[in-house]
Amino acid sequence: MFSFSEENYLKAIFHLERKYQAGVSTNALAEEMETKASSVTDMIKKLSEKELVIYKKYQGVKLSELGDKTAIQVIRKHRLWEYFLVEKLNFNWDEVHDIAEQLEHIKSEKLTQELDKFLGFPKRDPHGDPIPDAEGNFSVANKMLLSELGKAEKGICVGVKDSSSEFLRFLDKNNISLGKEIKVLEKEAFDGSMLILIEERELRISQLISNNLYIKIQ
Amino acid sequence: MFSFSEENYLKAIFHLERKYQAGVSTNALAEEMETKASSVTDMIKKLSEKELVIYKKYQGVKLSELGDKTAIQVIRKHRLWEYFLVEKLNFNWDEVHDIAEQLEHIKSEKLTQELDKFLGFPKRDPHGDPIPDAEGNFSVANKMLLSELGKAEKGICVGVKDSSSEFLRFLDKNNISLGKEIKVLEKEAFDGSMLILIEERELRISQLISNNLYIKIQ
DNA sequence: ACCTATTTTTAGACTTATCTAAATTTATTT
DNA sequence: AAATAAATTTAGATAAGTCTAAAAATAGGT
Ligand SMILES: [Mn+2]
Ligand SMILES: [Mn+2]
Ligand SMILES: [Mn+2]
Ligand SMILES: [Mn+2]
Repeated sequence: MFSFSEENYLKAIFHLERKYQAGVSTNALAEEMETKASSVTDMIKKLSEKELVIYKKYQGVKLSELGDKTAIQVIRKHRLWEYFLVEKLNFNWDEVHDIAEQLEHIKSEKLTQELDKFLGFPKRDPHGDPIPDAEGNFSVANKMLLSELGKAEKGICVGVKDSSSEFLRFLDKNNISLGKEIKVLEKEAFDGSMLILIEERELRISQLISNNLYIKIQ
Repeated sequence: MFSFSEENYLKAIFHLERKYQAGVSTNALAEEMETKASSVTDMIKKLSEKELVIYKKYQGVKLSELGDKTAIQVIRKHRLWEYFLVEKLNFNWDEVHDIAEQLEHIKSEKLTQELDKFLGFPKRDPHGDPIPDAEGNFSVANKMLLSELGKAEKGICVGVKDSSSEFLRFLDKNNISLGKEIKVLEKEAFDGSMLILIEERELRISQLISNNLYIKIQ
């Protein structure tokens, strides 16, 4: 089917399309893939020949229907494996991403379906991201960033924007995890920091933190 | 660490060493890997530079201690994943090999250990082959081929030599599976076929079959 | 010991995915 | 509108893993 590299590019384009609906630029892709712009151009040409992306020179890329479908299947596998690692193999949520980066490329439709069934058809991965079903459908939750909340408002923690080990371990250390309620007690206009209430604890967090925590308001 | 291709070569050399203790020939490896002898020579040189094999031109290869250890770890992962697929994801024993060929290359020590623990530290894979433990130790069962049994002798089916889908499905169709007792009722000298008794059923099997079924005598 | 067949290695080429450096196109500023 | 800056593509190179065809080494048979 497709190579690891091709699948990784499709996934990257998929994610970047949310931010750049008009088309994903070569440089944006290069940064996301941690590679050089010239390498991106080469790969885009190949993806274009395989009809996975729509590409016109100097105009950026978009996923074709096939590219979109393929990207979603890779993301489905990535998130199912992350769920498996956390729920069945006792991994912490900060340890699973790199292993899922490998597992997402295993080619077997049946494996994916059986894994999904074995896990009980989970709807969200350990970081709160939706897991597409076999048909590629997934619900986009109406979440917002904690930083968007005003004083005295509250919400339930439902996901992370930054899912780096560093950030996740910071959250662990401060006992912040998905499902918990957070109330904004104070908001400092000067630096954007806020004082929050979580499980009867008061905690001061910087804007960098509140900018990377998704919450849902009731 | 090592590439998929390097790991596959190490595994192939490991298996062939059981048959050719004096050293594995280039041609034997080429056949096992379904590739050309010239490609094998190229790869052997690379493995030799990485000190994974002992190689002298025209003399065949042997695994070094490091190569042996590495091969066993790949085999450990292969067999653990096969066990997982059969025991947890409802795969049949004839469907797991190709997927395990992919999964065996996933790099994560912790994943392997946790998977092993999750599965309850199984000792044998679905085809009766031993699963090496974390240190690379595994027990070589004192099994023999069914074809070596004489008339009126019996044994318990403990493994398959040929683990192709075709053979395994043949066994399924005839209700032959690991753990069952087989007694030789008759042995035909002319073509090596035998009449066996398995679960009160009488069955005539060709020598090709009895040559690929391992049994253990009590 | 020599000739021949077989095995193994070497030489040179190809593909995939990447890179650097240079050329080209597009965007921005004066 | 021209000049400059930034983004993008092209040209040419490299490494991994494979191939075909040719050369070299080994093994067998007389
Ligand atoms: Mn992830
Ligand atoms: Mn990946
Ligand atoms: Mn197998
Ligand atoms: Mn393999």
